[in-house]
Amino acid sequence: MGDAGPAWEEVLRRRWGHAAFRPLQREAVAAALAGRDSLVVLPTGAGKSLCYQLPAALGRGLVLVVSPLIALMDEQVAAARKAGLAADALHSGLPDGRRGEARRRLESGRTELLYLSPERLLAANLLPRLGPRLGLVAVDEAHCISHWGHEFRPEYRRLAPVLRCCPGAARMALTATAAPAVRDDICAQLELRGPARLIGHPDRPNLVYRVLPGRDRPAQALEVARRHPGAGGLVYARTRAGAERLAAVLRQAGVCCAAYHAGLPAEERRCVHADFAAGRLDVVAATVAFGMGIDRPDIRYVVHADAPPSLDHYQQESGRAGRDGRPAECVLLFSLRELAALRRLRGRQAGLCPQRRRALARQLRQMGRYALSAACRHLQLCRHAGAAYPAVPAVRKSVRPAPAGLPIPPEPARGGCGACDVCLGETGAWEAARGWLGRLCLRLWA
DNA sequence: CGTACCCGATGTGTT
Repeated sequence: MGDAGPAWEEVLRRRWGHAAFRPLQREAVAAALAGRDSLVVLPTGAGKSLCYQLPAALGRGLVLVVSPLIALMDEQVAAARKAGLAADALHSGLPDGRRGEARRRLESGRTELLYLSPERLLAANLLPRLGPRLGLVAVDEAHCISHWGHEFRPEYRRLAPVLRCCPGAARMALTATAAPAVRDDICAQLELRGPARLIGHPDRPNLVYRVLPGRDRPAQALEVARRHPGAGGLVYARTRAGAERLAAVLRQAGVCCAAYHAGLPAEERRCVHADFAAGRLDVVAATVAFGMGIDRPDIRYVVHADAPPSLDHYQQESGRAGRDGRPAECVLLFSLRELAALRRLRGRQAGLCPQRRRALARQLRQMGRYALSAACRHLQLCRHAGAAYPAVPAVRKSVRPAPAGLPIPPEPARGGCGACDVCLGETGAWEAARGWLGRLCLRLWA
């Protein structure tokens, strides 16, 4: 509003130390300052928070951020304060003194950036009182609306009524990956009004995708780990016990590895997270509890020892590999048996309306189709995310990592991406499963 | 099965 782009760039340089905007950041800032709603989908994760922190720094009213995790809020408050912002979070983990301070700063109008959970936003009935001071409401990790809002954290799907209390505030939804269905769901749930859709291309050309028939999964995970000695890696399991088993096998084999899940004491969780972030720990074997807030750039591999319940989950979790742009590997261990088991689990799950049940079954089928398909993995993931592949012809000449011990032909086998098992001609093990029998099973089981 | 908020009930050790 009145500010020219160069003025923003000056603030970006002076307070964040960045030489220039990254793709779509400027557009997101511009939308916020113009009072326009926006949906921001930026694949790498780095640089999303700037989209709402910069408007806060430019002083066009209070910026409220809805965030799913206390740890995430604390981390962001610290980062924002480093950039000189008056930032606070209100959450249950705050020491009593701190909570009072934050409240007073908010009442006095000094706060520029405020982090809240969706639960607190609804319970505290803050929005009507903040009224015209509010310039922007940002919903960070907005895919939580679709992934968590149905059964797990229902407040994520009850935000619209409180947002209506502040029609003058712009709305911004941000996430790293969101397929068209999730994007539409986010826009509908937050009642975004003609939003600017700022959507980055989802392809990650430096990632090599592989799907292997799941047999001895801990041994297979170890095999991947051994291709990357001393490197950072993630190994995902569906259950806590599975994560523990994987961690035990990897440690036994001499891999510097720890387990992570919500059943561990808070102190140990903090410790594992910090050690992995600092590189004191190479590998974490985890449930989905180890996810948001991991920003280690040099993760060289992500192994899924069990299939996740949807391609959205797979894209989100595998996308944590190779944020530094250097080659990295994503391996999915898969079997039709586990897909059938997941389907049975859905069948037993109480309190699902038929429509939701169908949606979950469809997501399972998509996961199975990805695993069994004979199409390029990059192509499939881009198509799922609603984007063309290759984005530009140059993607075909993308970096091809050559993990030791795997036969990689000098040229892509079928002129494909050169960065997935299909295009590298490695998928002999799957020929049986993906024939008519596999397709029949997929239809019956998922 | 697995993800997290929040807050009030209950327990422990201090003056």
